[in-house]
Amino acid sequence: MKWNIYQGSPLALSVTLSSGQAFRWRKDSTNVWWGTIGNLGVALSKPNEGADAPLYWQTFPLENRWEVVSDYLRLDVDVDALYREWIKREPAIAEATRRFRGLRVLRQPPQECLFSFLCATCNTVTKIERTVSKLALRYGEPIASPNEENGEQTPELFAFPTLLALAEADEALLRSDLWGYRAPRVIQAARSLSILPSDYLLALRQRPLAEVRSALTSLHGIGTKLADCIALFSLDKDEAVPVDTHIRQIAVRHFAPLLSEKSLTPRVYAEIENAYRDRFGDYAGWAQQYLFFGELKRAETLAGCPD
DNA sequence: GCTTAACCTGGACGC
DNA sequence: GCGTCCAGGTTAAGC
Repeated sequence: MKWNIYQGSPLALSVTLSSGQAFRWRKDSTNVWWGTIGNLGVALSKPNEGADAPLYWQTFPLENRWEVVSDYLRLDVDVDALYREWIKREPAIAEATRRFRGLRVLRQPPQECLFSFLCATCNTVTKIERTVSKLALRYGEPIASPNEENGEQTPELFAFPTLLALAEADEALLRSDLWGYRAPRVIQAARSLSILPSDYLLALRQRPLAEVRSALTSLHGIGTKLADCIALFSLDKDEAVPVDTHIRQIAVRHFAPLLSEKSLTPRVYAEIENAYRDRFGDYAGWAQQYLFFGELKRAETLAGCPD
């Protein structure tokens, strides 16, 4: 495989691909990340440490599709400028921006993002990764591997399944693939979406957050939190703040202690997301991702399994 | 408007 | 080896 090299905006590749936004990226023994964007296979690698180190990249079977890769990684966003603004308004985020400089919120294909987060309710990141990968393996089309040179081994990659394939999926098989009680939700959501215009989800990128939320929560199995995840990670809603247990704990610890005793009702959810938006503005969702990933690492350290 | 229980399952943990 | 708890939530019913 012939690598291309990009050197420009800071990018924390491994942090970005393992921060709980996308669930089908895999790193091989040579530190190459393999994944898919739509029907395109993608290989990404940063042999040298550091957000400013060169990025090696290639796509397949169509080669050299940089516009797809850079769009997915949101390399147009000036993260250093964001950090300066955030720290001025909330010093508590300084450590996370230092540790994870170059972490980016991805612009994923909305369909894969939606079904991945449908799996996330009451689940662990490890299990979500396995479950979503099984879904692609069972119902997705294989992507032709790049030409192998020098004994390179490329993993088998699958495009995310079509709505039609998911709408006709077998519930019992999905249950046995770790979807559990979420299995009927996958089929039902696929059926609901398959009768809408084919660009329905993509068109939501042009709509305001409130409208996006309303559209997504009308699907069975998607509540406010999942709708915010899908809006942030695939529909350009950089201001969306998915409030989960981690994000709530961070808010309570740093800037909303009065919310510690309250149940996460819609009103409390709104109070927490507003607390983030007051501090971090139009890119509150990005700031949330830095704090969320820091919290994940903190939990791993407390559990005795650092990095 | 808020609380509660049910929904799958595997891994971690204590015994 | 076994029981218990928990994990990026949603939904529907009951108050």
